[in-house]
Amino acid sequence: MIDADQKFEEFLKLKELKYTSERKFVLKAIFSFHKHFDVEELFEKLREQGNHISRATIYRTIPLLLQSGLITEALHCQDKTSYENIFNKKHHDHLVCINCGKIIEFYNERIEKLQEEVCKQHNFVPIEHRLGIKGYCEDCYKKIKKETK
Amino acid sequence: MIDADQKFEEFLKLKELKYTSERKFVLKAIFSFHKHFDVEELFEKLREQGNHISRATIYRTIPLLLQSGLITEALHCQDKTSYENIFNKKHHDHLVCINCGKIIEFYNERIEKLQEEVCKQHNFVPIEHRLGIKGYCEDCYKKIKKETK
DNA sequence: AATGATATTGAGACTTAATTGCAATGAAAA
DNA sequence: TTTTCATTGCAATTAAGTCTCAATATCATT
Repeated sequence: MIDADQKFEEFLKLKELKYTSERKFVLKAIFSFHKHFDVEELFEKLREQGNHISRATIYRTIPLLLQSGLITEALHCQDKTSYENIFNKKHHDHLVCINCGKIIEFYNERIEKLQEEVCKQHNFVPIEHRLGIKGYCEDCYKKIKKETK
Repeated sequence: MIDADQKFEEFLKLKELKYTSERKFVLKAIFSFHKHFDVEELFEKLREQGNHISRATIYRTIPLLLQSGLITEALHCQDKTSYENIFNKKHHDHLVCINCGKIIEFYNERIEKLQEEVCKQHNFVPIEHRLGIKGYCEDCYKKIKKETK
Protein backbone atom coordinates (compact mmCIF):
# COMPACT_ATOMS: atom_id res chain seq x y z
CA MET A 1 0.00 0.00 0.00
CA ILE A 2 1.27 3.41 -0.97
CA ASP A 3 1.59 5.77 1.95
CA ALA A 4 0.99 9.47 1.96
CA ASP A 5 4.70 10.27 2.14
CA GLN A 6 5.30 8.39 -1.03
CA LYS A 7 2.38 10.01 -2.79
CA PHE A 8 3.58 13.47 -1.83
CA GLU A 9 7.13 12.70 -2.89
CA GLU A 10 5.99 11.51 -6.29
CA PHE A 11 3.83 14.56 -6.72
CA LEU A 12 6.77 16.83 -5.92
CA LYS A 13 9.10 14.97 -8.22
CA LEU A 14 6.62 15.37 -11.06
CA LYS A 15 6.64 19.10 -10.45
CA GLU A 16 10.41 19.14 -10.11
CA LEU A 17 10.16 20.29 -6.53
CA LYS A 18 12.11 19.06 -3.55
CA TYR A 19 10.90 16.87 -0.76
CA THR A 20 12.45 18.79 2.11
CA SER A 21 12.40 17.86 5.76
CA GLU A 22 10.07 20.81 6.43
CA ARG A 23 7.52 19.42 4.00
CA LYS A 24 7.92 15.99 5.55
CA PHE A 25 7.22 17.39 9.01
CA VAL A 26 4.17 19.30 7.84
CA LEU A 27 2.74 16.16 6.31
CA LYS A 28 3.47 14.17 9.45
CA ALA A 29 1.74 16.78 11.61
CA ILE A 30 -1.31 16.74 9.39
CA PHE A 31 -1.61 13.00 9.76
CA SER A 32 -1.63 13.28 13.51
CA PHE A 33 -4.91 15.21 13.38
CA HIS A 34 -8.01 13.12 13.39
CA LYS A 35 -10.28 15.98 12.55
CA HIS A 36 -10.25 19.25 10.64
CA PHE A 37 -7.45 21.67 11.37
CA ASP A 38 -6.42 25.22 10.52
CA VAL A 39 -3.02 26.80 9.94
CA GLU A 40 -2.63 27.94 13.53
CA GLU A 41 -3.37 24.50 14.91
CA LEU A 42 -0.92 23.00 12.47
CA PHE A 43 1.74 25.47 13.53
CA GLU A 44 1.25 24.53 17.18
CA LYS A 45 1.15 20.81 16.48
CA LEU A 46 4.50 21.11 14.71
CA ARG A 47 6.01 22.84 17.74
CA GLU A 48 4.64 20.12 20.01
CA GLN A 49 6.39 17.61 17.81
CA GLY A 50 9.58 19.59 18.21
CA ASN A 51 9.64 21.03 14.71
CA HIS A 52 9.86 24.78 14.40
CA ILE A 53 8.46 25.38 10.95
CA SER A 54 7.56 28.95 10.07
CA ARG A 55 4.04 29.95 9.23
CA ALA A 56 5.26 31.07 5.82
CA THR A 57 6.42 27.57 5.01
CA ILE A 58 3.14 26.12 6.17
CA TYR A 59 1.24 28.55 3.97
CA ARG A 60 3.48 27.61 1.08
CA THR A 61 3.10 23.89 1.66
CA ILE A 62 -0.67 23.82 1.83
CA PRO A 63 -1.33 24.55 -1.86
CA LEU A 64 0.98 21.66 -2.71
CA LEU A 65 -0.91 19.31 -0.44
CA LEU A 66 -4.17 20.47 -1.94
CA GLN A 67 -2.94 19.94 -5.48
CA SER A 68 -1.59 16.51 -4.66
CA GLY A 69 -4.99 15.51 -3.36
CA LEU A 70 -3.81 14.70 0.15
CA ILE A 71 -5.94 17.31 1.84
CA THR A 72 -8.98 19.37 0.97
CA GLU A 73 -10.43 22.62 2.15
CA ALA A 74 -13.17 22.09 4.67
CA LEU A 75 -16.25 24.25 5.03
CA HIS A 76 -15.51 27.78 6.12
CA CYS A 77 -16.89 27.56 9.61
CA GLN A 78 -16.10 30.98 10.96
CA ASP A 79 -13.39 33.12 9.52
CA LYS A 80 -10.40 30.84 9.30
CA THR A 81 -9.88 28.41 6.49
CA SER A 82 -9.67 24.88 7.70
CA TYR A 83 -8.50 21.70 6.05
CA GLU A 84 -9.09 18.02 6.19
CA ASN A 85 -6.86 15.07 5.51
CA ILE A 86 -8.45 12.96 2.78
CA PHE A 87 -5.68 10.54 1.95
CA ASN A 88 -7.12 7.08 1.39
CA LYS A 89 -10.46 8.32 2.62
CA LYS A 90 -13.65 7.86 0.72
CA HIS A 91 -15.34 11.08 -0.34
CA HIS A 92 -17.93 12.32 2.12
CA ASP A 93 -20.05 15.34 2.89
CA HIS A 94 -20.81 17.09 6.17
CA LEU A 95 -23.47 17.91 8.68
CA VAL A 96 -22.23 20.82 10.79
CA CYS A 97 -23.83 21.75 14.09
CA ILE A 98 -24.13 25.52 14.32
CA ASN A 99 -24.35 25.30 18.08
CA CYS A 100 -21.45 23.10 19.19
CA GLY A 101 -19.48 22.82 15.96
CA LYS A 102 -19.70 19.05 15.81
CA ILE A 103 -19.15 17.61 12.36
CA ILE A 104 -20.87 14.45 11.18
CA GLU A 105 -19.59 12.89 7.99
CA PHE A 106 -21.93 11.14 5.61
CA TYR A 107 -21.92 9.59 2.21
CA ASN A 108 -24.99 9.03 0.07
CA GLU A 109 -24.56 7.18 -3.17
CA ARG A 110 -27.85 8.42 -4.60
CA ILE A 111 -27.01 12.06 -4.00
CA GLU A 112 -23.69 11.52 -5.77
CA LYS A 113 -25.39 9.95 -8.77
CA LEU A 114 -27.98 12.71 -9.00
CA GLN A 115 -25.19 15.29 -9.00
CA GLU A 116 -23.63 13.58 -11.96
CA GLU A 117 -26.97 13.71 -13.73
CA VAL A 118 -27.33 17.41 -13.04
CA CYS A 119 -23.87 18.04 -14.48
CA LYS A 120 -24.68 16.09 -17.62
CA GLN A 121 -27.85 18.07 -18.12
CA HIS A 122 -25.78 21.25 -18.15
CA ASN A 123 -22.84 19.82 -20.10
CA PHE A 124 -20.75 20.58 -17.08
CA VAL A 125 -17.62 18.59 -16.25
CA PRO A 126 -17.38 18.23 -12.47
CA ILE A 127 -14.02 18.20 -10.73
CA GLU A 128 -15.08 18.32 -7.11
CA HIS A 129 -18.08 19.17 -5.06
CA ARG A 130 -18.95 20.05 -1.55
CA LEU A 131 -22.21 19.63 0.26
CA GLY A 132 -22.56 21.07 3.72
CA ILE A 133 -25.72 21.02 5.78
CA LYS A 134 -25.83 23.34 8.75
CA GLY A 135 -28.26 22.82 11.57
CA TYR A 136 -28.50 21.33 15.06
CA CYS A 137 -27.14 17.98 16.17
CA GLU A 138 -29.35 15.77 18.31
CA ASP A 139 -27.90 16.91 21.65
CA CYS A 140 -27.97 20.62 20.87
CA TYR A 141 -31.50 20.45 19.54
CA LYS A 142 -32.67 18.82 22.76
CA LYS A 143 -30.90 21.46 24.82
CA ILE A 144 -32.42 24.30 22.86
CA LYS A 145 -35.90 22.85 23.05
CA LYS A 146 -35.56 22.61 26.82
CA GLU A 147 -34.34 26.18 27.17
CA THR A 148 -37.22 27.70 25.22
CA LYS A 149 -39.85 25.84 27.22
CA MET B 1 -47.02 41.23 -2.93
CA ILE B 2 -44.59 42.15 -0.18
CA ASP B 3 -41.45 43.79 -1.45
CA ALA B 4 -37.98 43.43 -0.03
CA ASP B 5 -38.04 46.90 1.52
CA GLN B 6 -41.08 46.00 3.51
CA LYS B 7 -39.65 42.70 4.60
CA PHE B 8 -36.46 44.37 5.79
CA GLU B 9 -38.35 47.09 7.61
CA GLU B 10 -40.47 44.54 9.45
CA PHE B 11 -37.40 42.56 10.38
CA LEU B 12 -35.74 45.66 11.78
CA LYS B 13 -38.82 46.72 13.69
CA LEU B 14 -38.99 43.30 15.30
CA LYS B 15 -35.42 43.76 16.46
CA GLU B 16 -36.11 47.33 17.54
CA LEU B 17 -33.66 48.66 15.01
CA LYS B 18 -34.07 51.63 12.74
CA TYR B 19 -34.68 51.63 9.03
CA THR B 20 -32.19 54.31 8.09
CA SER B 21 -31.60 55.76 4.67
CA GLU B 22 -28.20 54.06 4.57
CA ARG B 23 -29.80 50.67 5.04
CA LYS B 24 -32.35 51.54 2.39
CA PHE B 25 -29.60 52.44 -0.08
CA VAL B 26 -27.66 49.27 0.63
CA LEU B 27 -30.74 47.19 -0.02
CA LYS B 28 -31.47 49.07 -3.22
CA ALA B 29 -27.93 48.54 -4.47
CA ILE B 30 -28.11 44.83 -3.74
CA PHE B 31 -31.24 44.54 -5.82
CA SER B 32 -29.56 46.14 -8.78
CA PHE B 33 -27.13 43.22 -8.98
CA HIS B 34 -28.31 40.32 -11.02
CA LYS B 35 -25.54 38.05 -9.88
CA HIS B 36 -23.36 37.43 -6.86
CA PHE B 37 -21.52 40.38 -5.36
CA ASP B 38 -18.92 41.11 -2.73
CA VAL B 39 -18.49 44.01 -0.33
CA GLU B 40 -16.18 45.96 -2.62
CA GLU B 41 -18.55 45.69 -5.56
CA LEU B 42 -21.40 46.79 -3.33
CA PHE B 43 -19.39 49.78 -2.15
CA GLU B 44 -18.71 50.83 -5.74
CA LYS B 45 -22.29 50.26 -6.87
CA LEU B 46 -23.46 52.55 -4.08
CA ARG B 47 -21.10 55.28 -5.24
CA GLU B 48 -22.35 54.89 -8.81
CA GLN B 49 -25.83 55.42 -7.49
CA GLY B 50 -24.64 58.58 -5.78
CA ASN B 51 -24.70 57.22 -2.26
CA HIS B 52 -21.51 57.45 -0.26
CA ILE B 53 -22.00 54.75 2.32
CA SER B 54 -18.95 53.75 4.32
CA ARG B 55 -17.57 50.26 4.19
CA ALA B 56 -18.14 49.99 7.94
CA THR B 57 -21.86 50.51 7.44
CA ILE B 58 -21.95 47.95 4.67
CA TYR B 59 -20.18 45.44 6.86
CA ARG B 60 -22.67 46.19 9.61
CA THR B 61 -25.69 45.90 7.36
CA ILE B 62 -24.83 42.56 5.82
CA PRO B 63 -25.44 40.45 8.94
CA LEU B 64 -28.87 42.04 9.20
CA LEU B 65 -29.68 41.18 5.62
CA LEU B 66 -28.47 37.63 6.18
CA GLN B 67 -30.59 37.25 9.30
CA SER B 68 -33.65 38.64 7.59
CA GLY B 69 -33.26 36.06 4.86
CA LEU B 70 -32.92 38.57 2.03
CA ILE B 71 -29.44 37.49 1.05
CA THR B 72 -27.24 34.48 1.58
CA GLU B 73 -23.55 33.82 1.55
CA ALA B 74 -22.42 32.40 -1.75
CA LEU B 75 -19.63 29.91 -2.23
CA HIS B 76 -16.22 31.19 -1.28
CA CYS B 77 -14.78 31.41 -4.74
CA GLN B 78 -11.39 32.87 -4.05
CA ASP B 79 -10.66 34.74 -0.88
CA LYS B 80 -13.47 37.25 -0.66
CA THR B 81 -16.83 36.42 0.77
CA SER B 82 -19.58 36.98 -1.74
CA TYR B 83 -23.32 37.18 -1.38
CA GLU B 84 -26.43 36.52 -3.34
CA ASN B 85 -29.84 38.12 -3.28
CA ILE B 86 -32.39 35.41 -2.55
CA PHE B 87 -35.53 37.44 -1.94
CA ASN B 88 -38.51 35.68 -3.51
CA LYS B 89 -36.16 33.26 -5.16
CA LYS B 90 -36.53 29.55 -4.91
CA HIS B 91 -33.64 27.77 -3.22
CA HIS B 92 -31.02 26.54 -5.64
CA ASP B 93 -27.51 25.15 -5.75
CA HIS B 94 -24.53 25.99 -7.96
CA LEU B 95 -22.24 24.74 -10.65
CA VAL B 96 -19.14 26.94 -10.65
CA CYS B 97 -16.70 26.99 -13.55
CA ILE B 98 -13.16 27.03 -12.19
CA ASN B 99 -11.90 28.47 -15.46
CA CYS B 100 -14.17 31.42 -16.28
CA GLY B 101 -16.08 31.77 -13.01
CA LYS B 102 -19.47 31.28 -14.63
CA ILE B 103 -22.18 30.20 -12.21
CA ILE B 104 -25.02 27.95 -13.26
CA GLU B 105 -27.92 27.63 -10.86
CA PHE B 106 -29.83 24.40 -10.51
CA TYR B 107 -32.48 22.85 -8.37
CA ASN B 108 -33.05 19.15 -7.96
CA GLU B 109 -35.99 18.02 -5.92
CA ARG B 110 -34.65 14.53 -5.42
CA ILE B 111 -31.34 15.75 -4.04
CA GLU B 112 -33.24 17.93 -1.59
CA LYS B 113 -35.37 15.02 -0.41
CA LEU B 114 -32.35 12.76 0.02
CA GLN B 115 -30.68 15.40 2.16
CA GLU B 116 -33.70 15.42 4.43
CA GLU B 117 -33.42 11.66 4.71
CA VAL B 118 -29.74 11.85 5.61
CA CYS B 119 -30.53 14.37 8.34
CA LYS B 120 -33.24 12.16 9.78
CA GLN B 121 -30.90 9.21 9.88
CA HIS B 122 -28.53 11.25 12.04
CA ASN B 123 -31.23 12.96 14.10
CA PHE B 124 -29.91 16.20 12.72
CA VAL B 125 -32.16 19.24 12.33
CA PRO B 126 -31.16 21.09 9.16
CA ILE B 127 -31.36 24.84 8.95
CA GLU B 128 -29.68 25.48 5.65
CA HIS B 129 -27.45 23.71 3.23
CA ARG B 130 -25.15 24.51 0.37
CA LEU B 131 -24.10 22.34 -2.50
CA GLY B 132 -21.45 23.61 -4.86
CA ILE B 133 -19.99 21.65 -7.71
CA LYS B 134 -16.76 22.97 -9.19
CA GLY B 135 -15.62 21.99 -12.66
CA TYR B 136 -15.61 23.19 -16.25
CA CYS B 137 -18.53 24.68 -18.12
CA GLU B 138 -19.20 23.51 -21.65
CA ASP B 139 -17.26 26.32 -23.35
CA CYS B 140 -14.21 26.13 -21.13
CA TYR B 141 -14.01 22.38 -21.39
CA LYS B 142 -14.00 22.63 -25.18
CA LYS B 143 -11.28 25.26 -25.08
CA ILE B 144 -9.08 23.20 -22.77
CA LYS B 145 -9.49 20.07 -24.84
CA LYS B 146 -8.38 22.01 -27.91
CA GLU B 147 -5.32 23.47 -26.17
CA THR B 148 -4.02 20.13 -25.00
CA LYS B 149 -4.31 18.54 -28.43
C1' DA C 1 -43.38 70.44 16.41
C1' DA C 2 -40.04 69.82 20.07
C1' DT C 3 -37.82 66.56 23.21
C1' DG C 4 -35.07 62.86 24.65
C1' DA C 5 -33.40 58.13 24.64
C1' DT C 6 -30.80 55.43 21.98
C1' DA C 7 -29.40 53.35 17.65
C1' DT C 8 -26.48 54.57 13.77
C1' DT C 9 -22.97 56.58 11.09
C1' DG C 10 -18.19 57.63 9.10
C1' DA C 11 -13.43 57.95 9.72
C1' DG C 12 -9.66 55.88 10.76
C1' DA C 13 -7.13 52.89 13.95
C1' DC C 14 -6.74 48.18 14.71
C1' DT C 15 -6.74 42.99 14.24
C1' DT C 16 -5.73 38.97 11.99
C1' DA C 17 -5.13 35.83 7.99
C1' DA C 18 -2.39 35.33 4.28
C1' DT C 19 1.36 36.84 0.91
C1' DT C 20 5.76 38.50 -0.52
C1' DG C 21 10.78 40.10 -0.95
C1' DC C 22 15.14 38.94 0.23
C1' DA C 23 19.36 37.06 1.97
C1' DA C 24 20.91 32.76 3.74
C1' DT C 25 20.50 27.80 3.36
C1' DG C 26 19.87 23.18 1.57
C1' DA C 27 18.94 19.44 -1.85
C1' DA C 28 20.25 16.98 -5.61
C1' DA C 29 22.08 16.61 -10.32
C1' DA C 30 26.39 17.02 -12.79
C1' DT D 1 32.69 18.39 -4.80
C1' DT D 2 30.71 21.81 -7.25
C1' DT D 3 26.98 24.20 -9.07
C1' DT D 4 22.35 25.33 -9.68
C1' DC D 5 18.18 26.61 -8.20
C1' DA D 6 14.37 25.62 -5.06
C1' DT D 7 13.40 26.51 -0.27
C1' DT D 8 13.46 28.58 4.14
C1' DG D 9 12.70 32.08 7.92
C1' DC D 10 12.14 36.58 8.99
C1' DA D 11 9.95 40.65 8.78
C1' DA D 12 7.49 43.85 6.06
C1' DT D 13 3.27 44.09 3.54
C1' DT D 14 -1.44 43.51 1.90
C1' DA D 15 -6.20 43.03 2.50
C1' DA D 16 -10.58 41.62 4.69
C1' DG D 17 -13.10 42.60 8.34
C1' DT D 18 -13.87 44.70 13.15
C1' DC D 19 -13.88 48.22 16.55
C1' DT D 20 -13.84 52.87 18.90
C1' DC D 21 -15.68 57.14 19.44
C1' DA D 22 -17.62 61.60 18.64
C1' DA D 23 -21.24 63.47 15.89
C1' DT D 24 -25.79 62.60 14.02
C1' DA D 25 -30.30 60.62 12.82
C1' DT D 26 -34.48 58.05 14.01
C1' DC D 27 -38.62 57.49 16.30
C1' DA D 28 -41.66 57.21 20.26
C1' DT D 29 -43.36 60.42 23.43
C1' DT D 30 -44.77 64.82 24.97
